[in-house]
Amino acid sequence: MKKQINIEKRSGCPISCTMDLVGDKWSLLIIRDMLYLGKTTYNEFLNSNEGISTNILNDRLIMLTEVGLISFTGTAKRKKYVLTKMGLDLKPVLESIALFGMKHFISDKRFLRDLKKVLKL
Amino acid sequence: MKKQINIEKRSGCPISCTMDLVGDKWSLLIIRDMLYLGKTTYNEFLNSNEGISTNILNDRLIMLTEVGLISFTGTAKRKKYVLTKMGLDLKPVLESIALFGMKHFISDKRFLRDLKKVLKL
DNA sequence: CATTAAACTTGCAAAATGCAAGTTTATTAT
DNA sequence: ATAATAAACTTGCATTTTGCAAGTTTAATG
Repeated sequence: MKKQINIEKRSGCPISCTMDLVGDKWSLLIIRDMLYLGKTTYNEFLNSNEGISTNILNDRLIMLTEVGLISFTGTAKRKKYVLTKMGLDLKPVLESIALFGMKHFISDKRFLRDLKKVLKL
Repeated sequence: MKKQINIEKRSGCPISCTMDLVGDKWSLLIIRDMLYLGKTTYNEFLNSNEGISTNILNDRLIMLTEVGLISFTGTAKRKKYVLTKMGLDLKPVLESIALFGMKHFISDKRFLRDLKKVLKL
């Protein structure tokens, strides 16, 4: 049975449209893992610190593929996911979010410096 | 009866922490309305194109206030909401999201140009 | 051919959301 | 001063989404 993925736009606002795609608690974290941590496989995503559950991860990978933010190569059971051009365009979004988070949630200066290297900021 | 607002962090990642605050379908739209459309009151937020419902709007206004992204002045039934310094720091996030959305969802060039003026981009 | 493990799938309880209706308090009109 | 209006919530309930635990399927490995 196919999953019914509903990606209805609430309005024509570009911010609203973008949030309709990635405005949930998990999508941008998967994209973060691809962009900054070089992750490509289901199990790598599954083992993030935040602990996404298997069904949600599966749903998100399907949805992100359907909307064109990611794509995959490899056969059924050895899928490798990569960001599409459109997905890569989210990099400035992730970056600004990371900067906001670093300013307001990270107090440890040394950790912050190391983090900037990882995030290439 | 007080609302119990749970703002638990899933990890120490600055992106994850930020998404724990505004990683839902409505929060950033409220902040967009304050930032770009000059809205300040409950009813102004309620009348957005996206059609937020009253209970969700109320929850979000409480939550955003509790986490320090917005604050309000005026008495009980004439509240005026404004962004805090922390809330204003979300401007680059909204801007990058808007740019992404304009690139991928808006085809009308004329509309796009007008939009950039409104968003001051 | 059997074992292992990666990549899903399913079922069910808990939480978040959407919708319709009601309540309370402040402003405006009479 | 009183009544009418409207802004700012609040409540109840059906629907949807999420989280967790377990099971299934298919590809690689021995």
